[in-house]
Amino acid sequence: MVTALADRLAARGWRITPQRRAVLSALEGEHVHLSADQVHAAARGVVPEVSLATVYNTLNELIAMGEISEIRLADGTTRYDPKTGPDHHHLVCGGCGLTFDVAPRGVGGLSLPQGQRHGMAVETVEVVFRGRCPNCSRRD
Amino acid sequence: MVTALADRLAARGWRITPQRRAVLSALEGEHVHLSADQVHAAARGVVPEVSLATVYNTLNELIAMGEISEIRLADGTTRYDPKTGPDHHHLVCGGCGLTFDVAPRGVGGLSLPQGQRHGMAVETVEVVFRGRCPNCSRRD
DNA sequence: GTATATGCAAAGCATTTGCATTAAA
DNA sequence: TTTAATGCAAATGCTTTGCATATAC
Repeated sequence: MVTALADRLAARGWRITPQRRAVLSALEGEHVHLSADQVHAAARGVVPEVSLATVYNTLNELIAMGEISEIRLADGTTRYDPKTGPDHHHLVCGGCGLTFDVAPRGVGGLSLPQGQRHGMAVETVEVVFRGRCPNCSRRD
Repeated sequence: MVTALADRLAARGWRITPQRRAVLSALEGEHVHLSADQVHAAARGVVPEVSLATVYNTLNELIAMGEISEIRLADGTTRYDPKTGPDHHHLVCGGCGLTFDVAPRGVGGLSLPQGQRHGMAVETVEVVFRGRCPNCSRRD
């Protein structure tokens, strides 16, 4: 899988380095959304000398290329999300930031009336459900 | 209006200081969502010696009390939102961060099937529409 | 009078950047 | 060979904190 994505990126002019491959594998290996630090830790498992700076650079390039997306949590940190696409929704724990992808019902019925668009062209809609995960509920 | 809110907070044990009153007036006087710096600037118009630290402290207390809410933008900065309530949605410009409150149609129909809740108790739903404001579109 | 809020300046964090070095193509 | 990617460390920007002083109650 990493290979397929790497090839796709190479076709777009990317130089494939061990570091980038490590970052890609970190993103594909996990199911939850990862912080930059977590991506760094995972990438180090493959290529011990990857620097955090390279991880950030790579993540930002992937975002710019539309291959991953970022979610800003309420605590100010960022999570990076391997999946991509126009309609992509989340369930976030307000306690620990744990984040899941979800496919809610009724999204298709959402719309913003012209009168409320303030002259803006609406490009995407994101729905965020917030709550507390079992772990954090227990700690309340 | 500031008085009413101030009274409400006083009833909850808040000490009403000129600085806090200034922060409250800054939040109520504007229609758009403000950054901490913008709140600071506005508050200074009333009480010139308010410090940024006090503005942050006050904003965080207001958040904890549920009187305002915060929105983290894609660029990592935070906007503070005077209005409050369970169903509170936004329209955000991806170019400059300009943010509006909106009341979309179809929100009532949104739901997260049990199977996708990962054991979490869902407390709130937020819908974010993203696009580009007329100014930023012009710059593309 | 007493507990709390303030301002200042310093500390913290996550993220970005400059630059010399290294390596992919 | 040439251009781009890397690592390091320093810089950045927003936000928080410690502490002595001032002030609301």
